[in-house]
Amino acid sequence: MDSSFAERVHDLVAAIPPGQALSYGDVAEILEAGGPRQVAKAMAQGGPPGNPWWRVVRVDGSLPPRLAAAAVAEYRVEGTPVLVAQGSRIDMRRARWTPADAVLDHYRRGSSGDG
DNA sequence: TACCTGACGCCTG
DNA sequence: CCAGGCGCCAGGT
Repeated sequence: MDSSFAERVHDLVAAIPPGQALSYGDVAEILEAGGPRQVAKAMAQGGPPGNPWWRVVRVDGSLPPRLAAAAVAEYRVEGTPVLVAQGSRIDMRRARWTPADAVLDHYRRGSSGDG
């Protein structure tokens, strides 16, 4: 589809299961497009209402201070593994989402996206 | 067309 | 671990 880069980002973000997360770089790799900065830019656009933006974090599991408080609240309700001693950053070793091959194929660029 | 921004990521010292 | 530098590339103006 002609969906914009940002739309693909938001679409993938919406597919991240509760309690799990992806880094900005992970998102770019899965989409096979752009890079972490571009993903960040897309996230900054806000995305659709209800979008679980807190499931996309820095590669070290952290988020900017302005977003951290709200994100941590979500992690508590979702049971996302966090490193409390490290400033409540997500424990990416445990929380990183590994999409199934079918999912990867669905989000790659060029994917027809029949659904 | 050129220039600027951006919720990043990796390397170097 | 901390700081500084630079690459990355999709929009918007």
